[in-house]
Amino acid sequence: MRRVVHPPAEQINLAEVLSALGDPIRLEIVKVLSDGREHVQPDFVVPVGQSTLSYHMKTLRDAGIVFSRPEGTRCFVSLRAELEQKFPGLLAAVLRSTRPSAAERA
Amino acid sequence: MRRVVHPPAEQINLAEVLSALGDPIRLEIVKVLSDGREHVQPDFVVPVGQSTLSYHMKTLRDAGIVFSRPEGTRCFVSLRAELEQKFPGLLAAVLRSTRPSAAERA
DNA sequence: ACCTATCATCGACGATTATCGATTAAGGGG
DNA sequence: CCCCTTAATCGATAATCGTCGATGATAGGT
Repeated sequence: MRRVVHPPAEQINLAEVLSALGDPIRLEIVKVLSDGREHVQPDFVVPVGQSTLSYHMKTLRDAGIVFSRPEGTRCFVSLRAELEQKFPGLLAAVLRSTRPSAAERA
Repeated sequence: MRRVVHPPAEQINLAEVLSALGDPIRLEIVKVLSDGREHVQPDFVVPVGQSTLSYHMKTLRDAGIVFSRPEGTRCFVSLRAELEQKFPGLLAAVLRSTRPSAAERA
C-alpha cells in the first residue's frame, strides 16, 4: 500500500471533525468502526465506488478521526484513540445519535 | 422581519446537524447561544458581513439547531429545544469540546 | 516474470458552499 | 408620509465537495 499521512494530534480541530462526520457515508463508516476493531474497505457497505470510498477514508483520516495501518496489500482502519483524548465523549454522543431510537424521537 | 421557516422536528437529521456545526463561524454562534437565552445578530461577533451572517443563521435554522423568533424589526434567535430531545447530549458534547481545555489536550 | 488483489491518486465533472455588495421586506419613529 | 433599523434575499463569484472511471503503487501468489 501507498503510505498515508495522519495529522499530529495537536492539530485536530473540532470544526473539521464535525464537518467530516457530517456526511451519511462517513457516518456509516464510523458506525462500523465503533466496535473498536480494525476494518478493511470491503467491510463498509456503502453505495459508492471504490475510489469514492477511498476519498471518504482520506477525509476521515485528515480530520483525525481514523487511523490507517497498511499491511501487505490491505489497509486496516480503526478509530483514532487521540480523538477521545481530545474531545471526550464527543464520538460517543454522535454514535448514540445514530441509533434508531434517535429517529423515533421525532 | 420577513418570515422564516423551520423544519418539523421529525425531519431533523444527524448528518445535516453535524455538517451545520462543522464550521468555525456557526460553532461560534452556537457557543454564544449556549447560555440558553435569546440573541440577536449583533450579539455574534464573527468576521463576516451581515448577509453572510444571515446565511449562516439560515443554515443553522434549516438544520434544526436554532429557532428564530421575529419581533418588530429584530429577530431573536435561540437554541431549538427539539434538538436535545432528538439527540440527547450531542450539543453538550460539542460545546464541551469547544472549551480551551480541549485544545490543550493535544 | 507475470498475474491478481487492495487501495491511493488523478483528471474530469456537476453540485454545493461561503462570501460579498446591493436590494428588498417589514416594522418603528419622527 | 418619509426616514431609519434590522435582517432576509438576490446575483455573482471563487472555492470546495462528492462522484466517477481510469491509472498507478505495492505486495502476494504461482
